[in-house]
Amino acid sequence: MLRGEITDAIRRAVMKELAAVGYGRLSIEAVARRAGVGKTAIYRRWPSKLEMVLEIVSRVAGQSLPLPDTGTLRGDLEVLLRILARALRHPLASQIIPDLLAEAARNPQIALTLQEALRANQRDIGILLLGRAVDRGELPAGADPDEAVDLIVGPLYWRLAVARTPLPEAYVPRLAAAVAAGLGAIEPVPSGDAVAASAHPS
Amino acid sequence: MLRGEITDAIRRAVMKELAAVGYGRLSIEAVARRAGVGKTAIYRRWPSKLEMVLEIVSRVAGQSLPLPDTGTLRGDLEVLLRILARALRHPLASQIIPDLLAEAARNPQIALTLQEALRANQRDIGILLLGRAVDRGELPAGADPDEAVDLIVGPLYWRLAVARTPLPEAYVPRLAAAVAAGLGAIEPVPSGDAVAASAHPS
DNA sequence: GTACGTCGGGACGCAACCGTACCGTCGTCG
DNA sequence: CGACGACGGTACGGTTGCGTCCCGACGTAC
Repeated sequence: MLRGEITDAIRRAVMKELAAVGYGRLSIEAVARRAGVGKTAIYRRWPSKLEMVLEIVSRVAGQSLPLPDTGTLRGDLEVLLRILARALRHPLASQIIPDLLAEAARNPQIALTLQEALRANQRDIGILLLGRAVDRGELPAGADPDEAVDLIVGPLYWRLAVARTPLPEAYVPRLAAAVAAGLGAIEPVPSGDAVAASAHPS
Repeated sequence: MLRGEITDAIRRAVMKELAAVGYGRLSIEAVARRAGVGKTAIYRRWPSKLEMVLEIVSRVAGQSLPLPDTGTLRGDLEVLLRILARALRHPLASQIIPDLLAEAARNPQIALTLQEALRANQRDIGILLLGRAVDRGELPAGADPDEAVDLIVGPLYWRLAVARTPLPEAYVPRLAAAVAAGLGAIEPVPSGDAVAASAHPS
């Protein structure tokens, strides 16, 4: 019978350690030290550093977020971007997410897990958001959902996770307006080539 | 008299090693091994791993790219995005850039260097591009250049460096059109708050 | 109240790197 | 053509982390 409090302490320590030194330098000893725990307690729960991180991260990232219908594309975008901004400003998340994404370029296991936990989720939200806008007549049908997601998530991710520039007061509403305009200008895909091509992400 | 061929071999080895294992795991021994060189040759040139990487990376990233004036905002965007896409598809760059950006969140030295080498450059290009469009009457004046850069670079960076989804044939032109529309919808900053706030990036 | 299993802690041998020092070799400047 | 210096290679002691094992101490379920 593993004690849950210990498991939680380890989980917290892994997150902090991930933020502090990154996946590449993460060591079991450091996690145990930070959690105030013997290495034994960790090896009793996970067979390796990789599986430990994957389990812990996907548990945190896996939770799907409900997206309320505000009645307009721009309103929906603003809500979504605000949620994203809050997540990306979290000090732990803003360190861990870029680190794991960079590591995912090297490690197929990590790539797959993040794919399932994060991007699949986002893609669903993107499709939902686009579908609503099309139903309302705000957008023409036929746009590639992947391209739409790029347009929606890209700027804010760049701002917060890459450039790391602070957000001015009215940034999110302005961005929502600009993104809405951009979405309106996406031309429909010729036949189905983009969808077919992007159905097999590497 | 240090031999230049040796220096070049080390530089190449550092780039490959950075791509393969990332900055966190980069070891001098591995670089020397890959370059077919003694550790001495490396320590003779740089005092530490950090300074070595900074010098090598900023030398590569520091070169500014000329941006031809195509006569239209959309045309300028398409050229710029195409250049960006080519850079981000380079196998070494696509591994090294996200890795160093993630590391920059932890290491102020790296953050500063990347800031100077990459983002300052981009910001200048963004200002240039916006200025031209305003002169042509394609865009209203008063938009925050930082927000514009987010909108321009974000989607493509997300697509190529984060999601790592392959680009369909006509993606770049479509994205250029959407971004142009988005730029047109950016509302001018009230007074100067966003500029003032973003003048002190962390 | 007893027996079992997890707990923290410590020790193990092994491997990788660190940064430095010292070789004998070889290219190059003067 | 001689001397200087950078070269690759090797070895050094020290540190860190690996994954495993064993210990005595709790604490909990029965």
